[in-house]
Amino acid sequence: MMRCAFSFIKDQLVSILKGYDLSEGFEGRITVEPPKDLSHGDMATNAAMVLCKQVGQNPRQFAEDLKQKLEKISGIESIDIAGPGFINMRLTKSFWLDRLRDILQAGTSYGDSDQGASHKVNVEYVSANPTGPMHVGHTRGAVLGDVLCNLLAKVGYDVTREYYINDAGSQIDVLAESAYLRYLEALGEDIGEIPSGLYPGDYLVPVGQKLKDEFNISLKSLDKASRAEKIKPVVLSMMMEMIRCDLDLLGVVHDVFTSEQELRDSGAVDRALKVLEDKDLLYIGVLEPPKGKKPDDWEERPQTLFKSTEFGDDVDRPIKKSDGSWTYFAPDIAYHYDKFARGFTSMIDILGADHGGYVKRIQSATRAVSDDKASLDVQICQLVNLMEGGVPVKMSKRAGNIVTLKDIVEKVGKDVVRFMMVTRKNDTTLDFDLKKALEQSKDNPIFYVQYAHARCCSVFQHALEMFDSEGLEDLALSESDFEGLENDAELNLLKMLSHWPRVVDSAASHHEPHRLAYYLFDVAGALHGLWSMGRDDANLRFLLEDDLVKTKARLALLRACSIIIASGLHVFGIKPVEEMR
RNA sequence: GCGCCCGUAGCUCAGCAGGAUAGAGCAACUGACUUCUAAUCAGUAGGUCGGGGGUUCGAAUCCUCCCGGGCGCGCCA
Repeated sequence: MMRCAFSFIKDQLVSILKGYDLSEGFEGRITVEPPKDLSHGDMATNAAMVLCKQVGQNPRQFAEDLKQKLEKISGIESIDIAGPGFINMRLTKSFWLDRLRDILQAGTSYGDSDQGASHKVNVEYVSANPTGPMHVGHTRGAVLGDVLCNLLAKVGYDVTREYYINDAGSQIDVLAESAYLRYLEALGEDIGEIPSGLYPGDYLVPVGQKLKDEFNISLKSLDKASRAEKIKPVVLSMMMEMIRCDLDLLGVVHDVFTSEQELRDSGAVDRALKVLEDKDLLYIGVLEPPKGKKPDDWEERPQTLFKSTEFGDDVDRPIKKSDGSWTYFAPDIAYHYDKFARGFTSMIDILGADHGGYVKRIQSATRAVSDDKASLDVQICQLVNLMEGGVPVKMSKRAGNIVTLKDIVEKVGKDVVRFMMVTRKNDTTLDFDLKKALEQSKDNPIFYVQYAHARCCSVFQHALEMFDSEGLEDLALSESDFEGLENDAELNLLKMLSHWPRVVDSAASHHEPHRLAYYLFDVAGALHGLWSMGRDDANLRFLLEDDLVKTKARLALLRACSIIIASGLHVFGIKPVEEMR
């Protein structure tokens, strides 16, 4: 595994600092990072400002002291002390050229790290109710979850991708009843308009047909409850099949599907609640009505509550309805308990915007049920506003003109959908413009990035006329002479590329894959800029007929650039394109 | 009423665990196509980081109050 340039220098700095009398854990407080302004140098550290008090010096004094020692490190060319006590380091050219070698040797595994140290982490995402096809709203969570998993795997976590099937509860009764109508329809009856409250979508038509094939007319003689028992397994398996197809279109995969009904049937819910009861965290109580929005039919009713307030929640939360049956929260507790029992102490849930109010209670329950050993991070995906050329696409569930995941993927393609869905922080709403997503311009980030990759590949096609193909292999290139890289644009691109491990690291530890998207956009910009310099000055082109050594150095840089872009797109689950014509 | 999230250029948004003169893209304006793909590039212009207070060497970032928007708040999941 390649050392990140920044952590390499930081390690050197830390070992120098160990010669001072500093308090435990000082490493975590100091940073070595690229300065905002390139003219300040390659790397800056705040160490002198942060730690000067401990050594009883003023920051500039301490910085001066550290400077003397840092200057002896090979790879550091010069050091300036600036502002309140920043230590700005400029690294030698050969230090950076070595990074180019690293990238070529590591290939797309450049940026991999052992941050996760093979710890198990469980990521639950999508978890759309099995009552219909997936729509736009689900897509964002699906992509975020999938990409986050890729990212965590890249930094060394042992990732399990999980889907929770909400196949119990009243929405499934409604589903069964809706399917029953379609069954009657399949038998030739006129069912008229689907009554409100039932699922109107025609995706249930094949389910009606299947029920007819399986049961003939026998369902008609059963009462509502017993026919529902017959219908549910059929409709649920067909719905899950449909969802799996939708996910497949997006290229989203899961390792484990957990059924809520099975948790209920297996006694897992009872066992989880027993754990809470033994800790004295359950009681019978009466909830206050929500202020300012008191339901008309509100009346006080005692129900079983979980003391989530002991874990920082605002009110205690019901786990049983007033009739004694479980709320959805109860099996959810069981589910997270089950994850803990399977050895997961790190869990991530990706939920939709309407679950915002749910975060504290499920985190509380996870802590309670695991004796505070497991932690749960919840990422809430805000809404996606679907647009077409700047105009919102009108959707109405009732009218049945919901835009489905399938519609979108068929329209713009899976790779485009995937990239667009993670170009924003998940906790802000996202405008997804179908027209813009297909545009071939800088306004469309995925196009811009892909185009940069294609350009790199294009030069290599031409290079085959100058070199034999073995000489252009990554390992062969990595052994070339890179001294010919000398202008600022080239070296700046190289420096930017060697930031990649930092970017991956920070995106992974913050669970924020969108950072990668912005970084890739920047890399693409740097590449396009470098490219265009060759138009004004033929000596700045990548391929120079009369200087094969320099050409090879430039090809190496170009190759590194395409490696980084490919590596980033790989995390997004997107195939880099090699040609655009 | 309470909780969570958001508020940064005309528009859409970045801003990494507080760091230096707050950055991109679009739109606007100026310039560059006999090319390794101009599907692009270079440049100009545009901001009291919603507002007030606080914490400190230093705040868009942390705390607090207020304003504006979104989501949610027992028998839907």
